[in-house]
Amino acid sequence: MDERIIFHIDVNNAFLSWTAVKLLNEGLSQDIRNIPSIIAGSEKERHGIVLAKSTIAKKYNIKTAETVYQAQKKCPNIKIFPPDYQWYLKKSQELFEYLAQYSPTIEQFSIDECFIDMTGTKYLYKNYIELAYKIKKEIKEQFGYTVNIGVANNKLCAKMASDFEKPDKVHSLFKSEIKSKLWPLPIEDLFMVGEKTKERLNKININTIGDLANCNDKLLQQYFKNQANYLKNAANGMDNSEVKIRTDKTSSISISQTLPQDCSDKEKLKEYLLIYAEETTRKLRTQKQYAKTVVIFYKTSNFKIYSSQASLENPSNNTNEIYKLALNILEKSYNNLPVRLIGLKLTNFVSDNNRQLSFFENIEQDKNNSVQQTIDKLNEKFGKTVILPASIKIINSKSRNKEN
DNA sequence: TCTGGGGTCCTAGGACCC
DNA sequence: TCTGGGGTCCTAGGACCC
Repeated sequence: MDERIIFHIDVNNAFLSWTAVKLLNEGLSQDIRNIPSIIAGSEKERHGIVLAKSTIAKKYNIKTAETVYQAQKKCPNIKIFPPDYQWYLKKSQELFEYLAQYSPTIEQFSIDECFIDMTGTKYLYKNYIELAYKIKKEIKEQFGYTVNIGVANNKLCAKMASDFEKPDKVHSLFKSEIKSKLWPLPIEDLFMVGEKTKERLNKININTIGDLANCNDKLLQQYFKNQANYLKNAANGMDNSEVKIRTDKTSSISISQTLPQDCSDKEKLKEYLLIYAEETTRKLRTQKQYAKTVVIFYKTSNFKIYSSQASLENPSNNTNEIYKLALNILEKSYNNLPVRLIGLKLTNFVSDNNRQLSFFENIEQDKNNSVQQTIDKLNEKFGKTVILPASIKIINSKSRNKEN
């Protein structure tokens, strides 16, 4: 069988690049990619972390996800720009639509990354590396920002390759290159080896990807159980997973928010839950799915997260049903301590056709659904939360005024 | 006024059933 | 009547990704 050819495409400093493009479009003469700059939320709203950084900011050792406060300490004259998620979504869609011309098998991996299976296209494109350079150049010319492209025989290696040296680069990681390109890297560079796994691997003297690839299987098995297989294979550049064409169906939907101040007012928390219930179920309805389980999660002021969940007998995507259950969970689980964040998550989905309804529920649902559809359309047309109970609208208009 | 938000997948323990 | 054990589902928590 022919070797597969997989591309991994990754937008360099995506949020920052996209904001730079937007500002240039709007007539700003300076390109914020050429100065020490970051994209970050508002400190006042307690959203002050670094979401993206320019290549120059990186030289000051500024890291994604650290606080704006820390970033400013490292670089006092850093320029800070707010995120614009609607714009990012637009740029993201535009990119993936463009890429679709090269292969029908594209897996969107995040807002700014995708895998493309190029295997079937070898009669169209003889040299895959040249093709990668062509795509990279076209993106730069058409859209005004740079990407990294990894070319390999599987997704894992393509992903590792696109991460090698940034920005604006094409890298390959074929089987014959694993020893020389992958093995020398520190173990934490391996996909899915985060902080905790790194520490545990370091403890048994595994410090590079090569160490892992060549370590004793039994030892690894003993310390990492089911994770051991993944680790060993990954370190050897082995991965059989398919490029899966994305559908809009997710397996969970959640909304959470760090509150402007810690909150221990249960009535306030209920109001947040109603907004969350409306927004999560609306998403669920667009996916034509029904949720069985509702989870409420809290973050306390010391950053500890706890959660509580309950399930419906009949899966639902109805705002009221979900909200009612959320209130039950709140009553049972909330311990009156001030919370920094509250969130709502829906999970355990079933799709339209295998949902079981009782006869009476069927009739009720039909009525409910047509009302709900009308509301959804209005909300979509005019913004997030036009139609909500009066008490909620007050909160929303307040927070909108703050933004304006 | 230092620490966002949205996902996926896994694990361990308990309940329950046979 | 001397207390096994497998399967499955649920819950809470956690690791990791972007």
